[in-house]
Amino acid sequence: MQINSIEKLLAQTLAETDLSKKQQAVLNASLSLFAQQGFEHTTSSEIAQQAAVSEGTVFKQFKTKQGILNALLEPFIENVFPRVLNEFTNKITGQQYHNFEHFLCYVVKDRLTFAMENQKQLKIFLQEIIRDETMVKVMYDKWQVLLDEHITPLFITFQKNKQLIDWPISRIMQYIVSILAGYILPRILTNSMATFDIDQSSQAASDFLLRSLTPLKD
Amino acid sequence: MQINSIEKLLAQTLAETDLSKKQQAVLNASLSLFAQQGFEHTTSSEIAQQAAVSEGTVFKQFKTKQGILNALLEPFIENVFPRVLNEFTNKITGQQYHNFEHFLCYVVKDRLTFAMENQKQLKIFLQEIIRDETMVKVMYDKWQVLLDEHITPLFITFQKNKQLIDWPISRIMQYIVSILAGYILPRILTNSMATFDIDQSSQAASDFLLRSLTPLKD
DNA sequence: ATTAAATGAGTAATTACTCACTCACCTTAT
DNA sequence: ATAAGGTGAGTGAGTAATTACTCATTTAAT
Repeated sequence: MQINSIEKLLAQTLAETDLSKKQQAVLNASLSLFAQQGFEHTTSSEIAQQAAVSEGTVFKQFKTKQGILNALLEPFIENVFPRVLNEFTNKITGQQYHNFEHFLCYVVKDRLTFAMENQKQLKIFLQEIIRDETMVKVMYDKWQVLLDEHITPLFITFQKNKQLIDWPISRIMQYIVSILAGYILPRILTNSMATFDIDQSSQAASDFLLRSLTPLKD
Repeated sequence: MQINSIEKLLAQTLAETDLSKKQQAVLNASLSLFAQQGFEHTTSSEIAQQAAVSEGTVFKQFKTKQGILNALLEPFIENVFPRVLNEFTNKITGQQYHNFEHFLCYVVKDRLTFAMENQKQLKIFLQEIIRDETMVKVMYDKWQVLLDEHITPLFITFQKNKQLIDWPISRIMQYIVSILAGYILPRILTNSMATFDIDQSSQAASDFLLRSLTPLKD
């Protein structure tokens, strides 16, 4: 019955809002239980018990079980696609010293870290997105904006500079995301994210991706 | 409210067992409903209605709702990891004319086809594996056997022949599976598997993978 | 006629959520 | 300082709705 290992997003949310101790306990307990057993298989009385709170308290703030879920997932959804990318883009387009390799290594490590720091939210997110069409649509739209407005202009300059293979941007990004997911998902499923060596993995992932995505020089 | 598009595994199961028409309808309806709404969000009365059957009939054969789920997932689990690989391995090790490129193209196309032909089972499978530790363990063990007994010896010969980069086999396979999943999962989530161009996608996937996994010749 | 399959009303259990009430703490009046 | 009054987070027994599953009975098949 350990406290949340890291779960930075939740910690941040709790710090920013001014929820009572008991309400914070409700969120904490819900996060752990939803991740462990799934949303549907977690009862309100379990949440109350785990949070050491009455069942009435569970519903005082967030009204419904779904309300608790939303409170947990909202900050995650706002942060899956790195805000950082925007900053990165701006830094880049003006100056020239950053290159695709830099960019790739940075993003890979950044997202693997994000996944590690928010395992439970990620697991709950996966459980939900697989059966909620609306959520899929929301994420897809966010993805499109990121792709069109931030990644595409950046990658086009990389391609002009012969640092990046001349493939459609969406195809390149698909591969990058696939490889990232390939490191993350198995560990989420087996609950072995704790023993994840981010430095080694992000190095390996970047190496692999660069081999394919860098144009052959001849 | 269309009939199952393809769902070959179910078709095969129905052909092999001798279930009554009504029991077959129960399986069909359950498959569609579980895939659309999720297992938990599908009620027995919905299954009965969709199958045009009384609610008692739903439980006659498979006893419980979980029983129906198992009947649907069992053939899927037995076939996610290609049986074909065994045959492929045997053909290969004796003779020499097959190479890594051959192998890769074959497997990629084969598994994309499998995913396309069994979308609904796949979606249900994903819903379940993400919250069922036992299932994860079962799949992990199957994966280990496949890796150790069939893939490793094959890949070692590819590596000896300088057709395949000298990385750990598990790492290479992780990347191959990641790329496959990257083609399949988005389409499962968006229910757009129907308009999937397997030939083009498997070609693109193989091209990408070969760029990284083939040793540099110099 | 006998067996098997199907029916659907009924049941027991679960569970998300409510609401009348408590009480610790604060503000204001005297 | 003290009493009176107010507030709102917290409580937990109770409720209404849902739903997986049963079984006595009917229907169909050979």
